[in-house]
Amino acid sequence: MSQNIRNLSMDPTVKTTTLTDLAHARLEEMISTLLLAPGEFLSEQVLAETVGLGRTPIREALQRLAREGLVTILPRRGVQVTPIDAAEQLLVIEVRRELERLISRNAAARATEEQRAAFSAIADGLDRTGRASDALEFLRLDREMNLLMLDAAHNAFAVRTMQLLAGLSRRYWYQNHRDTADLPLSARLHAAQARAVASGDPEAAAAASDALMDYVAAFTKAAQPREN
Amino acid sequence: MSQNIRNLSMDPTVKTTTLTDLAHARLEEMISTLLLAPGEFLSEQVLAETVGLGRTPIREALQRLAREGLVTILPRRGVQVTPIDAAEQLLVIEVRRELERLISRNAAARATEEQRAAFSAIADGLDRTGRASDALEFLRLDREMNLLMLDAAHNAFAVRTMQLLAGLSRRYWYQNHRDTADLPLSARLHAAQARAVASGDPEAAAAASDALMDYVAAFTKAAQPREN
DNA sequence: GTTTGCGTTTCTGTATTCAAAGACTGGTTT
DNA sequence: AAACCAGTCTTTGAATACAGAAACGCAAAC
Repeated sequence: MSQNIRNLSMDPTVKTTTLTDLAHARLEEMISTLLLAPGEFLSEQVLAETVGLGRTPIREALQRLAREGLVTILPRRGVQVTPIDAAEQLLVIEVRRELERLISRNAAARATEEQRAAFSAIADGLDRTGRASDALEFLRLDREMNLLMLDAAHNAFAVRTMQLLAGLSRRYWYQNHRDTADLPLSARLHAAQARAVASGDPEAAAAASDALMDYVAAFTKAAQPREN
Repeated sequence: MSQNIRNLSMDPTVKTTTLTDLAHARLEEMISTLLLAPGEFLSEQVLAETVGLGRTPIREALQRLAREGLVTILPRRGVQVTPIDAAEQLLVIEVRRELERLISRNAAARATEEQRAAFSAIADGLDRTGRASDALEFLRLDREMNLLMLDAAHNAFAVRTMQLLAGLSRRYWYQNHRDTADLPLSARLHAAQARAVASGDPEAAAAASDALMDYVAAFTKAAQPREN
């Protein structure tokens, strides 16, 4: 089964759980679940104590989060959880639309047979969760599909770039999905994209991606008045 | 009750010259001018001494550079200047093509009158340098046009993302431009893009961007055998 | 009552210290 | 002669120490 050994990069045993990664994961979750409120000011010291780590990993994690736009570093003054701004969010989506289309198109063109089968399975699952309005299962499948997509697209840079934008999107979704999201529609659109990728038709996959992003943009605009 | 001057400090003169920024700039230049050779192994200690700073700013700069793909951090082992890989470079261009098109289109749609005038001036300058094969002036105008484009596109996220990919592209160009680049053609294509933006026609600007990226891709492929 | 100036405090930015994980070397064993 | 083992050395990952800068508070002055 292990036919696909990682090539030249000699990392067979990279068990790299650095504390910086951990801090980053913790903080990103706290921010995107609004446990750390948008606009709130943070101090490295306090964060270090609450997370139970030293200042160094916290600081490095904050710099990564700043790159992702989740926090804003005010030089010599401190760190602020970036306020939620629907207008900015639309700019994020503007960029995501292009990258998602690229990834979707590439995945359709480059996916292996196993990956196509996996996409089909996910599409079926999404249809079920859409009819049942099973939010938890939907989120699980969404995550799985994302990973599969990034893997199938075979472009590490596109992946890295997408991940840079994912955080802000996640937080916005989390804040507004209860009131504004249309889960059945979203599930249908995701399923359509998965099927297009599975079928290996790049242009269909690109179109499906655009349709999905249209929905995301509409969702963002619909939630706009609720802004913080 | 009193004035809440909390974050009212919209200082346009924020002297944000942190040593980390300085280290990042120095190291990026050293890497993209091949002063630090691709594949070379580095140690934070040595870099700190050669640059004349402590390990902390060097370390933070290295993490940024790793994000940009210019160095690879091998956990617990050290830092390696990422070897130049033409195949990877084509993936970078794949992503850049999408982002450049977006930025070009937006700039055409959103630029102010002053910015359009500036684009026209740059286009004229580029035509001159193309005919004269003035590489230095070409580089200056290219940089100027880039900044103007990012400014006119009004999308901070697209900008940030592009900058993430710029380093690798710069290094590749630096390594190969003497032998492979066609300056007059490149200048013509840049000028065409600038004129399209200036004219305010988004689709023309997008097409011009695609044409330019076609050239960049061809350049990358042409240089491929010279790879390290 | 509002403002201004000075001392205090807290915080970031940076250097230094500490610990542990690999890499390396030299010698011994098979 | 090759392989292996132990001890040393180098290097990162992380915590802590330190210095300077910005904010805060209080009091005095207008």
